[in-house]
Amino acid sequence: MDQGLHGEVAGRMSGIGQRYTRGRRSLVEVLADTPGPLTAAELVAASASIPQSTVYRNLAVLGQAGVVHRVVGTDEFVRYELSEAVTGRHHHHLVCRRCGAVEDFAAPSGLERSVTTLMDAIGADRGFRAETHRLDVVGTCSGCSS
Amino acid sequence: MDQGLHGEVAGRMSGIGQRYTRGRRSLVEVLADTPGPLTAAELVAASASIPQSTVYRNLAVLGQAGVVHRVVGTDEFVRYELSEAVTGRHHHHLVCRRCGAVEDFAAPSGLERSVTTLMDAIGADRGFRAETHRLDVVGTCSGCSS
DNA sequence: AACTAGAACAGGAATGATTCTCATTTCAAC
DNA sequence: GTTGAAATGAGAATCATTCCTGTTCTAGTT
Repeated sequence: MDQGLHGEVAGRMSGIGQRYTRGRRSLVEVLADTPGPLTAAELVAASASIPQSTVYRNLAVLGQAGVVHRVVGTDEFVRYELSEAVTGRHHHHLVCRRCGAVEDFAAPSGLERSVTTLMDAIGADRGFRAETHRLDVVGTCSGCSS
Repeated sequence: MDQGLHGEVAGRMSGIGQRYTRGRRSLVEVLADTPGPLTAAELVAASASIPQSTVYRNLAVLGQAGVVHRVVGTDEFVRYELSEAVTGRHHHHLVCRRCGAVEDFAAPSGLERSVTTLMDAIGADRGFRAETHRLDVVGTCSGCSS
């Protein structure tokens, strides 16, 4: 398990005046162990003994700390993952329009550079302060194309 | 106003055994006249006299026909726009994380080509049938960065 | 080791965008 | 102009998410 992860998270939590409690740590561990974003329901199921209301509340707090962020796919559920600032891994998502599953993937660095250039240009052209980007590839996952 | 638009939509509707009624046409017109996706509430407000339940139901039907599609931003509202198949204009979105506003923009064709190449590669690598992509630039719009 | 004040928690109720229901109205074809 | 199916209108229902409230835990102090 990544030793620096909890230190980084603890620092961000205390930075906004919040404690890094056992329950919050357990959420972060589940997210760190999963290779893709999870729905709130999946997190509730995975963290037996943490009630739903606490899971939601802590996801909100972790979100304010910049530890966790929300991923929207094509279904009605919001998904959560550790933020790039914490994992150090910039990535994008494969979204299945059938079952709603979301999986991570990394884009080639050339493409990322093109996107960065585009973001700068948009700032200049439109007065929009571009901060980040989302690139989702939408289609049908291997499980659903049977 | 685009004369071919309604013909195209009518064809798609009858293709799935649905009528292209006055109310549905009025929704399509509002969407065609607006340079960006609209929330359901905005559509209800813009189409005075069409009740909310009908707006939602017709958006769902137009979605099945491939005429309209859903856009998710950063706030809790789903937005709707005419699909690329109907407008012929491939584009992406600028999303303000402050106010949630969504605006269209076109990416340079070189970037689009890189994304297409990437989508093909993903199909080969992972068995994911890539059908389309979403590229959103997230930041702060000019109105919100005062 | 107990005290205390504030934070976090547990459980359940409330919220609100979206979807569903069903009685009524419209439409298209005969 | 009748008829049967589809669309509409109004409101109720759904359900992921958020809020509320009383209780429990924690960190810092003596």
